Amino acid sequence: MTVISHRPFSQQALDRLSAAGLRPTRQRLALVKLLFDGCDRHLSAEQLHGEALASNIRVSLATVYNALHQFTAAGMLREIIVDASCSYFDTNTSEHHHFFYGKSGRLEDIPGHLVALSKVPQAPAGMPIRRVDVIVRVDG
Amino acid sequence: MTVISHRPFSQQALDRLSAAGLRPTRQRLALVKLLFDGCDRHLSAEQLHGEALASNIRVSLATVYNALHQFTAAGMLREIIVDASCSYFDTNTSEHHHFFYGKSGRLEDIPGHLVALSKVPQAPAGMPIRRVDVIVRVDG
DNA sequence: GTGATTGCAAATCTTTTGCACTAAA
DNA sequence: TTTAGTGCAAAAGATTTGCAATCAC
Repeated sequence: MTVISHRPFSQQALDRLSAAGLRPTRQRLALVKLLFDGCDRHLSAEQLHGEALASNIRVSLATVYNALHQFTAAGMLREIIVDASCSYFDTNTSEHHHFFYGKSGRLEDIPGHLVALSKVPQAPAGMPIRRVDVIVRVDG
Repeated sequence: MTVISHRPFSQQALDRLSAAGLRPTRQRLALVKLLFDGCDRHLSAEQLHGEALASNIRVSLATVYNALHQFTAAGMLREIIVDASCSYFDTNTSEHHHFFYGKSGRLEDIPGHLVALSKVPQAPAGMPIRRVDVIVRVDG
């Protein structure tokens, strides 16, 4: 006879949080599930908060901001700045770049191998390059 | 006998404004002079306002914002977004990219020929690429 | 229990806006 | 004149912060 699980969160979410050294609180578990359950996503804090509320997850916007920054510090997310009006968080942390659709504010991955920088200048001595962002800005 | 000019602004500034179809007001003339008199610059609105005050130019921050956006719309400046905390305006509008020093918030030009994108993917049909930004993020 | 986490509301920071006043054409 | 431009103070929007209440360990 099989035991059917009724846990309100996934084992995967638990594992991710414990790997990051973050306590598996109800809010963090739910946010991790929203962020990482499907395919890669680009979300603002406001958007994620909206999704949480729509899924009947009671969480404050301040907590969403905290969680997004903690997840980013833990390497689970990558913060993308393309627009002065708000930050986006990308669930895809591998090497890749972005299309940004200015009119709609939508962000879309460009697989890393579709953009190649054939030359990148050296940074001044003793200053390692932390990251190179390529943003292809498109109307629409 | 030579007539010595005592105009408080340059002919160059006047020309730039008239080319852009903007009235040569005292404030705009002074801001153009600050922006374009020396070498290429990367400034935030706050910084330019500070420089204006330091040069005894009475101008409000709101007017600085207005002017920066008008200059950008006229193609005299390029707005660069690298940081959530504020926008920078670049007096160099030619094809080039940037180093961004995260700790100090400083922005530095990389001449266009020192970065080469060997491949850039097509944007979806009917959506011309407006601009490609490459930001090399460095600590310091 | 004890310290981490949360929620709320207030604070902060950059940028924009409304409107009476001033200046350019 | 007539319309554009300016300054100020208030508003707006995103994000952060302080602190008491709550939760994980």
